[in-house]
Amino acid sequence: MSIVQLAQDLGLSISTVSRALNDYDDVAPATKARVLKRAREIGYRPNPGARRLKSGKTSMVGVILPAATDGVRFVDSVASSLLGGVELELESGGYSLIASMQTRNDLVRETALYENFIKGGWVDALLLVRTRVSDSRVELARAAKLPFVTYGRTETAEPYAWVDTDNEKAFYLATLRQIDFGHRRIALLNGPLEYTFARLREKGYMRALAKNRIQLDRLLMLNGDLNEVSGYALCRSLLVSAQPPTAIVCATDAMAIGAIAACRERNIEVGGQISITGYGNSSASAFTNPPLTTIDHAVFDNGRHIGQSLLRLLRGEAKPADIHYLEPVVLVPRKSDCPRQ
Amino acid sequence: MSIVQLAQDLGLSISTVSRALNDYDDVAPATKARVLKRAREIGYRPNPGARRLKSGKTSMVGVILPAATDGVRFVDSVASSLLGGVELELESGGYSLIASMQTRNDLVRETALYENFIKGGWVDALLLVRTRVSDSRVELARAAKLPFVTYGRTETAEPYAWVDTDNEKAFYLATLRQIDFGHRRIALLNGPLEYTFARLREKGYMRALAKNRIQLDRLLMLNGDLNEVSGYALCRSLLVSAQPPTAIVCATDAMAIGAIAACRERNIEVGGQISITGYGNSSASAFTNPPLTTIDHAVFDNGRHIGQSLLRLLRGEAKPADIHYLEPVVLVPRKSDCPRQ
DNA sequence: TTCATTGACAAAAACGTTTTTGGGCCTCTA
DNA sequence: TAGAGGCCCAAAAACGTTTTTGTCAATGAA
Repeated sequence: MSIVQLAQDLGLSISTVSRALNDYDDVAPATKARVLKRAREIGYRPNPGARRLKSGKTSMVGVILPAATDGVRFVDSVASSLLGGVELELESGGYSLIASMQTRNDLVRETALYENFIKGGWVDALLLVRTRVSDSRVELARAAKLPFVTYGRTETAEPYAWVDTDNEKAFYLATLRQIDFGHRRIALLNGPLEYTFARLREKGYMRALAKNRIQLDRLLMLNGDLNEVSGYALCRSLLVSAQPPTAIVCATDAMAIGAIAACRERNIEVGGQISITGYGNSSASAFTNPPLTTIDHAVFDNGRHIGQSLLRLLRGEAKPADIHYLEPVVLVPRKSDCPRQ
Repeated sequence: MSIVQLAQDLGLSISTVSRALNDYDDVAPATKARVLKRAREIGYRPNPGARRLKSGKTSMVGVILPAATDGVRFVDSVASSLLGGVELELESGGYSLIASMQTRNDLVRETALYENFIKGGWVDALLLVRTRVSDSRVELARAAKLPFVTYGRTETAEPYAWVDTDNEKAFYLATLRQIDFGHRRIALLNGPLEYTFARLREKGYMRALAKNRIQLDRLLMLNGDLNEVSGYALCRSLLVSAQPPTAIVCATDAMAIGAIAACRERNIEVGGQISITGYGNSSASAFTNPPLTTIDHAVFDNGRHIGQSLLRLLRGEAKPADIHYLEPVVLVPRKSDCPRQ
């Protein structure tokens, strides 16, 4: 079922068929149509290996899904929506997204994995997710001259293409809302500070406090995993401390769910005696008790922006420096936060 | 950085280098070692396109992640753990897992997607997830003579390789526990019956009832999406019905969380007035109010079994008919279910 | 001694495309 | 009518491997 047979079948040369298929403009429109039609009929598909060998292009964009801290779950619902959006756009541009996964979390293995992926010639472009403040993957991709887009920002000398949600704004808004509610002791349950998003959230939190001349209390700024267990543990430690907070803003809905459980355990009424907010507007967040005030950000749209950006980069329509997109966030008020008692 | 340069560098022929790299036994051990060493030093990586073109092997296993019913989220936490396990095993066998995604859910698009994936020669084997009772993907893979393993069973004439969790047992156990608690009107909030897992769960539910000579009430068997919204809506409809159930077994933890919210809304105490169970032992399930009684199944281990099975198939060490693995389940008792009042 | 066997390597032919180069034919202009 | 310039198409050379076939020396048996 090769191009040779198709050419013979059509009574044309191989090269003409190839060029018809690839939409070159020195083949007659009629011939082009005839080739396309026959190719469809005969069920011809160009051999990806051969195409790739000759042209050096794989027509694939790669992403490596990071291992979660528990070593098992590495795709969360955020990644799902995001990749859906990316795929949707790439598909329309003739590319497809392939995801590989990282099974371990240490930097040595990560570097080896990316080296292999990047230098192995598997993909034409890269999507880098869960960026760190200092992220070696960026240099790796740059060194290989592989176009890439990051989801989340990083610190690096050269300009690079990024798409991000407005993490800082999100936590500025959430914190401000607590301040407006009269809270002064507001805790931040954040992710590990090596990740840029955690830094930005911290920044938003601090900006809201500073704007209202509230003294920063480092004891109220805690970092941990982004899951329920961690949220529970951190909240618990806050509640038993000498001066517990009256409000807690959490880095994820999962953390908030854990925090709510910790409060319930101590008979502290969430949305009454204590104020708690999440982030992400997960499907569960509307069904917690009480329903969770959270931040909605359009992950799917972010994915679409990433896909479009990758396409522009691949087509040479844009330089990395041109691609910066900050997705707005919106606070979703529900019942888990409340005025200070 | 091709094999030609490596050969020149070593003063050997291309073929000898190639065969040394591929561990043929007609190249002297000393030469083999020398080639391997130099290849590493020089950072040589065989061009995947060329290798693929010549050998016809891609050394990749593919999986297509299904679109969720909402059209956006197509990877849930189950998929995450599962694929992690698969990847871990495949990696050790020199294969890698690539995931593509389905952005739309209709059968026509799905078939086109799989056709392209299967006949396009992208992968050496396939993992089929979220199997339906009647599943065209199986025939597609078989027709293309592509080795495949399904996660979940299906109805088909020929034997095929499958790995599954014991869905029937899970719901037999959950239902039996409610019966032992004295419940007689037990509802089943299930997924769409086109999926095999939903059929099997129904079967387990019905078996438990039959064993205890409890009359089946079709009005108590509801089907919907596997998320919170659906669980909420279905539970609500049950609560306002003429004869509400006293216990509800749910197909997922997310559905159970929705169901709990529906009960709370009507001031029905879950784990007191009404009994609710979930499935999946999700990270949130221990932190709901009350903590959710649920079914734990080792998804990651399932993934590892799948990976091993794929490897055996690819190496010709086993036939599809030899590969059947049913992962046991265990009930995790918490506080959301209770004796009948 | 002679001739087959074996061990270690080399030569060369693919694999199925893309792309460069080139050539024939027709039309148009001078 | 001759030459120029478009338009279509064909020939052929890659791309970097794998694999079949072949070569040559050393070894073994008869």
